[in-house]
Amino acid sequence: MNDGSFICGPVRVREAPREWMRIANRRDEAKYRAILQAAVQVMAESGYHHAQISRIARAAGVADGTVYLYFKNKEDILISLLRHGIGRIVELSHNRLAGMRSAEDKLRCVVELYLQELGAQPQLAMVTQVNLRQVDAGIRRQIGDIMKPFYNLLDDIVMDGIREGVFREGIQPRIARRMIFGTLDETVTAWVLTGSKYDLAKQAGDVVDVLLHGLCRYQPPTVERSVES
Amino acid sequence: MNDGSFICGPVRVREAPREWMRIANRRDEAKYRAILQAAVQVMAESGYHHAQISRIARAAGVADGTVYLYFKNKEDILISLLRHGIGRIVELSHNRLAGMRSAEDKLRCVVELYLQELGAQPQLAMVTQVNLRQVDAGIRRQIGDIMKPFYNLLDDIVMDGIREGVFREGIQPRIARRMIFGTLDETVTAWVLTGSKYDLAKQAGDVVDVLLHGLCRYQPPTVERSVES
Amino acid sequence: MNDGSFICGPVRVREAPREWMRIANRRDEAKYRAILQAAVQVMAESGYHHAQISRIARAAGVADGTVYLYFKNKEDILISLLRHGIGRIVELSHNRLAGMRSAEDKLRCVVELYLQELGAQPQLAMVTQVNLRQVDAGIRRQIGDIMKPFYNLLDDIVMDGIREGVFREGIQPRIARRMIFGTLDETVTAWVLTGSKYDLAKQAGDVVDVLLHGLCRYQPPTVERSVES
Amino acid sequence: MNDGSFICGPVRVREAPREWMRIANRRDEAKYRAILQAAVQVMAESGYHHAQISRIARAAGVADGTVYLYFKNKEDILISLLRHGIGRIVELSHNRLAGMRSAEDKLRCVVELYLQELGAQPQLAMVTQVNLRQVDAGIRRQIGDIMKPFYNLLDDIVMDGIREGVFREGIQPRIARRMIFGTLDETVTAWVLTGSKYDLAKQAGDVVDVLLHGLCRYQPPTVERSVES
DNA sequence: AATGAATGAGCCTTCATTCAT
DNA sequence: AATGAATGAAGGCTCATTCAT
Repeated sequence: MNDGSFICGPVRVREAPREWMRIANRRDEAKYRAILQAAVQVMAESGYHHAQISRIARAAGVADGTVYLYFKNKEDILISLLRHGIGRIVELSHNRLAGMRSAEDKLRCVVELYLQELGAQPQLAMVTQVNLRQVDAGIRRQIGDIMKPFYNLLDDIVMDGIREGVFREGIQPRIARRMIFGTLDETVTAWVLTGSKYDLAKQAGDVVDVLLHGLCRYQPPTVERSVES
Repeated sequence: MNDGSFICGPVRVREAPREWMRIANRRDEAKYRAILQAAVQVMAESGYHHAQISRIARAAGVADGTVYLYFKNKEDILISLLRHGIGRIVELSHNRLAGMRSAEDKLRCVVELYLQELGAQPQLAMVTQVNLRQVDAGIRRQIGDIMKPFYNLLDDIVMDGIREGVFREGIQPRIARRMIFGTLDETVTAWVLTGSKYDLAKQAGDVVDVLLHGLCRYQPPTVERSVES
Repeated sequence: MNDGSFICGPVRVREAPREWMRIANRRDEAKYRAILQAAVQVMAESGYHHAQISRIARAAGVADGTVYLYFKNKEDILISLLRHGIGRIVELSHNRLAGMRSAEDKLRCVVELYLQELGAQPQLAMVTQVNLRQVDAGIRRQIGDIMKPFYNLLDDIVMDGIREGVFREGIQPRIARRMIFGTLDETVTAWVLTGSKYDLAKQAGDVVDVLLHGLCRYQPPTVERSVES
Repeated sequence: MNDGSFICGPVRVREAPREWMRIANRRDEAKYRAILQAAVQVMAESGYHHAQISRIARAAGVADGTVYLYFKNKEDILISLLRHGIGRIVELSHNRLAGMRSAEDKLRCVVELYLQELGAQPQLAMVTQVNLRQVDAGIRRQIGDIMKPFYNLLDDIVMDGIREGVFREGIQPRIARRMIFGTLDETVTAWVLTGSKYDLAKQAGDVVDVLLHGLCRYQPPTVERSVES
């Protein structure tokens, strides 16, 4: 189903796809991928706002107008990139997590996967970490929708962990999930903004460690309780 | 020294401001603040790109040109907002942290402060969390410079904690710092994007807890795994 | 090769035009001419600085953006006008001068051509004589480059004349050339600024006469001065 | 009456001078001169359009608003510069020409004076030759008014010369005058635009020579007549 | 389906001028 | 008379999107 690239083929556009869109989608998948690939290149290099459609089209070897046969508009390209990138991570995660028992292992697996995937595609990382934020408020809802499967994945891991007794009962699942995602996000962003010079995947172990065990050295039972407001 | 607003008064512009800039900046502090305040309003409402200078000017009760007596350009307004917002948090943090001994207490203090400050100013939070990301690469360097004091603050807390023996020696300070900041960032962003409906500051306790102690329940030497999927 | 208008068709833009420029330039020559023609109208009427692109576009029957498919910017339009106007004169001059022997005849030919051409197109004359001077220093270099062929033409005539013995050996070629061009320039400018009411070309004879023979009556060796104040 | 500078003091502004203007004019002549001097500096350096009033004011050591106590507007400064520059040349010319008999000598005198004066003040030359052309059409009438005395001077010389029999009867006075002025203008402009590197005044002799005797070597009587249309 | 020339809305910034002090 | 902070009009240019071919 997947050729190894993060670009898995056209995804049905949601809001009222025009007639030709469905046709086009089926027509030439290679062209669809070429445009996405070109968009990653151009956007990573110049940023979302400076990535002109004409440059993307030229890089993809198609005419400007052709881009609009495959994508609703410029934002749609960006969104599609995110959808494919995150979609692939979620998909891979589900596959690998299938046979795992411990929430700890699952978390480790997801973190490794996330950092490996983005670490292997600096340009994609640049686009999702940096360019994605440059879009306007209206689109953020869509981003949320795309991220939701990944959030759910993390939520499930956290709640499983609590249920299993591996994770502490006192933690708030949503807050924990935000810690996990926020940490991943910040880790990747820092990596991207400093030039993607080191091996991102190598940080997975330390990241997981600090997520699992926190900052504190083990404190004797008396101090162990967290102070809630 | 401060009237309680996040806008603390003109900050000396760094890179070779035009001659009159320095004079004007000092001249009418009320006007400077009015423009910043208006910018927060307009940007929070419409986003950075759709926040026209003329609307900001009108909201501030000044002419368009007057904005440029106090700010170099549109980006400078955004940067100034961040500078004031983060600057205030860093300043307050330094004051409060002065008498604290435990790194744990310090972290708790900073987290509380951060969530309190942004929680009390949803519009500012919207601007810093969302609009700030909409700018181009060139400005990111400046943002980094502004955030650096805050990063340093966190770094110091982490390293103090390790030195004191309160935090685990095994943790990587930089990764730990990214966890802390990433968690705060994600927490505030989630709050902003869902409409700032709940009390952000109330989450400080849980956030600190999960940062300090991680996800895992303390595992006594003899591990008894809870077997359940 | 030429339809009689001073607008001879697109000229290849020199300094690294955007990719599409070269293509577009060749694509629709009628549109290119229409814009230039419109620019002459509007600039002659309102002057360079008050000639808004939108007015030129409207006069040419195209959208504002279309102007930028054919010209780099507003200055480029002005430069192109000069290039075409002077280019045509230089081209015609070369053709006509080909069979001429006497430098005197050549000069007469060029002067006639110059005054005929500009005399036949008062609006173009207005633009080259008046508007062209309104641009900033940066562009003046380009103007110099365009005028150079015409200067060279005059220089050649002068030096040929000296070599042939038709012109006096004592004259400084460069100064002579400045006299010729300065006289032409002033003649056309005066004509334009007084409303282009008389027939400019009719002055060619008198202009050539005074250039060739100067102000002084020939002084026979024995001078008899007419005494009168 | 003159301190050696081309700036001879305030000249009564023509069109409806406001009340305070007359007062100001008398009030502080030094300030008036300082502004003009500053304007020459700034305009020569940056061109008319880039010469901001605030920079001129600062260079003159006065406030922006003060400039408007001495000049109607920015164009008025430029016009005043021309008025003083040309006015001085006309005045000096009248003085020197008083005792001269021969039109030839008079012309030589005026040419020398013109090239000496502007040659001694490259900045003023830059302003009158280059910046002056950058103003809009409306002002050209005023420039004409200012130049008129100088034109009249040249006209008188030409007509005297013809009457005296020194100059040829066949020449058209107005065309001759345009040759003289056009040549001077072009000579000075070329000098300014190439960086004012050589001694302009030294060219006076050659310029006069070519103006007086034209390009042609003396032709025997049969060919001497100019061909009129 | 593909093209790519044409469209035109949109906006930041400058700076000559004013006027309250 | 002098100041200089405030004014606000004005327009060149970009580029995502369209649509005739």
